[in-house]
Amino acid sequence: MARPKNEDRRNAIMAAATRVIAAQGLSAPTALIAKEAGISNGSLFTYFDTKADLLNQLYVELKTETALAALAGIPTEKDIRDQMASMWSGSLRWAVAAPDKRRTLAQLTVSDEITETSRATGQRAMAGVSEVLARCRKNGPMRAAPFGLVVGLLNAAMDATVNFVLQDPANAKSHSRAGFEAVWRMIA
Amino acid sequence: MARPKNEDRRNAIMAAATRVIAAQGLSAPTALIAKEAGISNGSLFTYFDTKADLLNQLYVELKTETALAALAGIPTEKDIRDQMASMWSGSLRWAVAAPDKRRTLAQLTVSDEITETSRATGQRAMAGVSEVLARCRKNGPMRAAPFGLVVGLLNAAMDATVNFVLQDPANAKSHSRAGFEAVWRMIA
Amino acid sequence: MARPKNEDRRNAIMAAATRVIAAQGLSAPTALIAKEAGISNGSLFTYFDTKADLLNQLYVELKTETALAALAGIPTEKDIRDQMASMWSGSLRWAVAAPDKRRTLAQLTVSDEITETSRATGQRAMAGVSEVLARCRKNGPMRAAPFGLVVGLLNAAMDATVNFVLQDPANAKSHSRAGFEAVWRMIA
Amino acid sequence: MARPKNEDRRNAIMAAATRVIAAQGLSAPTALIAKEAGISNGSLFTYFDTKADLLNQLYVELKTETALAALAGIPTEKDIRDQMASMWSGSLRWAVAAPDKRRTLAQLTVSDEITETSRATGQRAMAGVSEVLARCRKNGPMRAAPFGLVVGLLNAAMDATVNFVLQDPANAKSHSRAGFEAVWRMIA
DNA sequence: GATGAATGAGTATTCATTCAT
DNA sequence: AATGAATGAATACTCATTCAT
Repeated sequence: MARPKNEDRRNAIMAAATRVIAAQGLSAPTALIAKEAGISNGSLFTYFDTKADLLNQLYVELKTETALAALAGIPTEKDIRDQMASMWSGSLRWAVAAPDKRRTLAQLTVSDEITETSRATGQRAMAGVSEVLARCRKNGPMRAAPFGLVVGLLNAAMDATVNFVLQDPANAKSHSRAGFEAVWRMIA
Repeated sequence: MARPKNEDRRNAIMAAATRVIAAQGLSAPTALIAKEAGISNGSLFTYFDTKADLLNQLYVELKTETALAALAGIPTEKDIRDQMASMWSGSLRWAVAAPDKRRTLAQLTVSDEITETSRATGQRAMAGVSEVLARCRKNGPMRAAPFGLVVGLLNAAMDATVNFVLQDPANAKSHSRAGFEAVWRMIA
Repeated sequence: MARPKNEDRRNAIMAAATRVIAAQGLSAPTALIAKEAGISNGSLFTYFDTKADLLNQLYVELKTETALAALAGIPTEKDIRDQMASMWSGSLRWAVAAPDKRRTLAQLTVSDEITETSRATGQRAMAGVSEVLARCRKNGPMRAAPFGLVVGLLNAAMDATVNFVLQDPANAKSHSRAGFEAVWRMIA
Repeated sequence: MARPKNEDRRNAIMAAATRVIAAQGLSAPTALIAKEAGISNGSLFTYFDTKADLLNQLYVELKTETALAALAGIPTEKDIRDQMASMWSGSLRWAVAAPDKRRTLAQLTVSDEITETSRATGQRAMAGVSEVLARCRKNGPMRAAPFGLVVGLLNAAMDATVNFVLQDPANAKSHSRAGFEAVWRMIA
């Protein structure tokens, strides 16, 4: 059946799920998500086979959006530090603008419901990000470290920075810069 | 006093909860935890008023254990780099030795069931860790950054490193060193 | 609208509850009521939010039925004694014909679950009965007594008579007459 | 084992049960009754085999007390109307002074837990009351009615009157008189 | 006897999923 | 395809009763 006709409804469910899960956690009832999406509880299951299916698709979608936000407007003509800086601030801007998405993605990331397949797809969506990162560290002190470790450190640093910016949005700019500098020292 | 409430049993419940939650997530039935602890399902509730109560106590306990692991055997007479290195490897050793505890703590950390009070208690348990960290960054590039951000970055880096070491334990030593050096560059 | 909520089912639940509560008391499990009504245990809660909700609605319904039974076929054109006699025998006939309803109503009446709102609604349903009673006592020895006391005495007498008739149905007629005469002496 | 040594404790349990049941209904936990009685939950069961046993004994005790209150100070030398009046006001005084006992007895009376044996014992305790009543109606209009019906009517009238007096204690005297006169007209 | 922890059957309610309309 | 009622398995928590101390 490929994709059901009505893409709008699917998106409405995704958006509703994001909001509801951000507020109530992963145990939020599908009936509530459906209601929030303006459809009947039964209809939800014509778009997603099971709740787990919905969660997995949501995970991949949010992960992909994260990657897009990081890469949007990246100045490919400039040097790698500028590219990395662009990625950093793009990610931060997105995270701050859509805290529900971030919060929901965080919950999904630690959930048992998310399959290895979904996680792999998520990784693939992040390929562009990885590529920039790879060039950053090429001549730096972590050039010999396993790449996975470097990715993990970057993600973790980004998470920490976003958390902090969300807590104190007034000084977003300076926190962002501090985070970036720290990361840059770490890998480049 | 007739069969006094037994500390061993309480601990057995805590241990069972840690194991079961690591395997099944926070939605694991209390009945399963009780069974795993070798007691009746009703008995669980003589030690913990509610499931949320159990989760909160478990959170505080695991958080405290984390702090103890970081600080155990720290060479206070040596310089701050050595102290930080000791903290780093102590944490890592504990995390690798007790992956269930780490996994469960991670789930609890993002759960809605954990109260602000519990989180505050957890923070307090980490005071010693914070202190070492504060001395690390005193003269470094992050001396002016908000301390909360520095803590966040450290925790995040530790998480990333632990995750990586758990995936590839054979090279634990070298991953640990790589992580530590990265962190040190970042803050000191 | 897809299988609309079915009035018959609601009635089936009410009837089942009446039967089951008459037999087992108010602590009868909802699952048993559901089974007796021929529906699944979960379905009961699509018709009633909680068990207490079911009990309250049942109370109002039975109280209303009681009033209807008392007033049905009352000879408004005849004198007040005849009207009172009709009310008396109508009530008695109903109570004897539906002992489960009476028994269940008695249990509900003394239950803590029944709200003041429900009790007030029940009172209102009895308005017609009160009116006849008021005319009975207008010129009698209790004309100066508080009306609430008169109502209480009447209800109590009715209860006593019904209890007695149920124990010895063979002589229902004569017991009914004896009860009526006693009441009449009391108030008219 | 006849009666356990410590009569005081047994009485404390009875008193506690009366209070707790008046407040919470028959589903009140035995543990709460025990606590209110100042003993451990386990101890309750050395005085009463089961909860049902406690309820039955309480029923008989309260019923007996009711009878005693009715008969206390009855002027056996005076005529039957005065004796009846004494019984009436004695009952009323007791009911008003100990509303918990009355309320609890009402609950027990409609409970399924009370055995036929207990009910029979309760009846026997009321023998003295019945005797006075029998003499009242001997020459009255109900002389031919079944005695059980007369008893039922009297009890019911008493209940109604007590309920009313409890609601409006300021005019207890006049309500009591009104109730008595009504009853007297009914049977004598 | 007294204590209170241990037991485990019992119960209202929730919720993912199905299916009649 | 949409709806929302129907289903019944699942689960936290309660409580009468037992029993180790």
